[in-house]
Amino acid sequence: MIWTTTPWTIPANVAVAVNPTFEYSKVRAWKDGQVDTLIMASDLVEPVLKVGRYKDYELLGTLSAKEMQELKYSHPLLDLVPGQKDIEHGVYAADFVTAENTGCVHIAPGHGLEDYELGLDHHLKIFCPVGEDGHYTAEAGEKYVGLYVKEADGDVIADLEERGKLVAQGRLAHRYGHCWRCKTPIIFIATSQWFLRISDLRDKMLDEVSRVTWYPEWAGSARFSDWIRNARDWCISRQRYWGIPLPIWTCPACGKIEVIGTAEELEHRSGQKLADLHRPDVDSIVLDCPCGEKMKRSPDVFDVWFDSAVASWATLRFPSHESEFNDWWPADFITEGHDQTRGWFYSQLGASMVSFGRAPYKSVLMHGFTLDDQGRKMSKSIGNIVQPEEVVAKFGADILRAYVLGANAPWEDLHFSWDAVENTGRMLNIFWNAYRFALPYMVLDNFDASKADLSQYKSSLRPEDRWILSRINSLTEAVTDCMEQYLLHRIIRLISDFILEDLSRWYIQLVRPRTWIEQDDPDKLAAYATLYEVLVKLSKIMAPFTPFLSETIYQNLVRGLDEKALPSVHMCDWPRADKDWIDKRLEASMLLVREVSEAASNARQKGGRKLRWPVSEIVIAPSRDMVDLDNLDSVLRGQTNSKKITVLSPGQKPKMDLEMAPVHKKIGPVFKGEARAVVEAIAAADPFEVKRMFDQGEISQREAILKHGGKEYRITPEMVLFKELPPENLSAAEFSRGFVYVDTTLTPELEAEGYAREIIRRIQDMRKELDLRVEDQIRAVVDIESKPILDLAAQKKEHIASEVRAADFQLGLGLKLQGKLIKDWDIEGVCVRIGIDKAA
RNA sequence: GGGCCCGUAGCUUAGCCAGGUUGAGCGCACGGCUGAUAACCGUGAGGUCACGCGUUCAAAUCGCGUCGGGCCCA
Repeated sequence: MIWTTTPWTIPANVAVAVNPTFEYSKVRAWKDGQVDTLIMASDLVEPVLKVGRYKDYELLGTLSAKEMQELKYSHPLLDLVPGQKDIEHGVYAADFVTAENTGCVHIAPGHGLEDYELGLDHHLKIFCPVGEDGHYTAEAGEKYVGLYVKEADGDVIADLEERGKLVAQGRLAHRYGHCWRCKTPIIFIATSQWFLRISDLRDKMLDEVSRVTWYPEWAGSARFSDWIRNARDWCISRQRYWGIPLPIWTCPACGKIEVIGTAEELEHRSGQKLADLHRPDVDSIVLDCPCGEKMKRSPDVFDVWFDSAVASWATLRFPSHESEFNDWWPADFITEGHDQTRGWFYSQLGASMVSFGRAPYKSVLMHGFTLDDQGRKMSKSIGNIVQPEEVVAKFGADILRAYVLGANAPWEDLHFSWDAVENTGRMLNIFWNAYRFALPYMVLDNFDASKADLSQYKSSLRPEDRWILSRINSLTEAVTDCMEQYLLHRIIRLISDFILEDLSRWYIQLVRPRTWIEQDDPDKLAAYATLYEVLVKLSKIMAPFTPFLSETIYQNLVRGLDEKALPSVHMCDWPRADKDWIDKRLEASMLLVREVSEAASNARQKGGRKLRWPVSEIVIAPSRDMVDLDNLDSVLRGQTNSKKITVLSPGQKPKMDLEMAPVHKKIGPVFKGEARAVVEAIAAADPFEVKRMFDQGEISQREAILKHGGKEYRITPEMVLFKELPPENLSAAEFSRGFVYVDTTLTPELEAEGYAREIIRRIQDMRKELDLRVEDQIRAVVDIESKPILDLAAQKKEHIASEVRAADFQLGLGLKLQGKLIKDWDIEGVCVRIGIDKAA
């Protein structure tokens, strides 16, 4: 008993396969007055008979797989298929037979690879009564000839039933190959084809694969090697019209085969001039066979994979040109998607092994696919396709490129996310702003090539300048390292971290005040030169990832200053890390300063003191290790807006407030009726004084004497609980090495500065609103309705006027406001009215 | 059915090769800064590292199995 999902192949059945390890049973079974004798795998008797709707059965005996192989049978449609008459039908062992269905598999070597190979092993007839058009041939008999096979299933089933050979039929869903283009089902038929005997090269190919560097490693060692181990001979012929014609001529009389190597050879051999080597011209060329007959070309064309297989040397014009081949082949690097394991990676290797006995590439990066944000394949029917052009139109090519390279490891599938693209855009926009930041100042100061040379400012560099120069060179080193390992995603992250953390959020904030210095001060020029050096190096590092952005910056910063510079950033050498600038200790110190600065912001927030208001002191209290600010004190003072930084020794703390609470459980039993009074005495006492008394006594008799309500009480240490609290003026926050305390005590001087900054900030905002240029002078009137606040602000009048570039500046109470723009502001609950105008 | 890869916060992900406190961005809530301004910063909430079993003093990480997704093969 056999089972199949393709009844149309039954006319081509020549054998049955059984598993050599199974036991088979012969049974007699009954249904509706019908009695059948059936053979199937013993383990499957019950389910099979149930499907066949048999009511009952008896076991007639068992057969081993070996005994099964001695059986012969006659074809169920013998009377309909004349081609079957000469075939002897037998049973054969095959490992691929599983304990499913009946455990006996229908074998048609003309309609499937496994069946074909079994047929070859046992010298079975490769019977294929189906033509290339998918219709039965005359060999299938008068009943079937001309029928399209996929429409013949019903006829075959009916014919089996008519002859009492059908046990059961039904419908089930299963996977079946279809043409990806026209969607018609694939018909398997045995045909004559041309093959490259690649299977002989398997071991040598595996050797070569292990010599290639794969990214990731498993792409070669696991996936590709596994594919090669199972590689079959390569069928290189296709029955198509378009394509490269096979240059094979055969003689129908004597069977001689001739393969032509070049167009010249073919012209010489055929005696014809050839205009076109493609079909149909080439089909008409016949060659003289030594046997006297005419040789004809095999009508096939090459498998297109054969074209791509020779790409590595075809692009070098080998074999007609040898020198380029000798210089460049094999390729250093190729990259393709993971579907190309069986495609390009393989076809190139195969062709190259046959031609040169070695792999045509030294390294291969196998990349992933772009899927939708849920990890599903993009497809028209789901409607989740994102076109690259759409991303380019919305965000630009650089953003798309940087996103794709940075989103995940190259060999992993990318889950496309619009949000993530936007985020990449935001990062690059910050870089763009960082680049643009210094430009107006540089233009104002006539920055030119003579000022761009960093070496002349070495003595004027501040610690923060040395720090960012160290960072950009460390970055260059790290990026180069990742580049060599093809870890492209890490590079984007390194660059992104540098742009956001080091350049934008830190260095530019530090350098800002220096750009406002009016004269050609070395301090300012050193900052420009540093920034210039960083931006130029960064544009070179980023060139492979953001080619357009990098080029724009290069053209302006480099070519703009020096016409003799290389015409494009993409022609520059890859930047080398300048190790002399790298100072890891300074980098670590700056990291610490940033941590302290963040902790200080945190503490300010808790203490309700915003950054515009200066504080008198910040205290760093490390818990274990010494903290060394490494000459970065001024940076820290500036960024935390504090007057003084104090670093304590490890373990030391600022002076704390002490809180003392009574322990009733200990006081009660000792003082009994007086306990209440003792608790009051404790509440009234000074905790520092009590602690001092305890600390003075011997360990065995430590006590404190409290005077309260005209009485004295002697209490012992266990009767109170001390708790250290930062005093009200100190606000604390934790950082990695301990605590940072911010002293939020206000003094008139600090308040004056705070109000001054509040006023400056608002005038700057109004300048912006009037769209004034940085260098424009203004006239300003500031009316403050509170006398005490006015007095504070008045102390800083000159400072305010210079910061906002006011040529004419009035500050007072009850002033008449004038100017193009007048606004009312609320500063800490006080109404401040400001009027400004561009100075004449 | 087989081989290989992937699964970590609502979303996108780092860490996994070489075991030692899961780290970021987006979004959300609150606060702050600002002559880079159609930006930016801080704080907070948010995690059974798909699930199960094992190895180990210790597992997101190593091993086995299950489930879900991707590629290839049958």
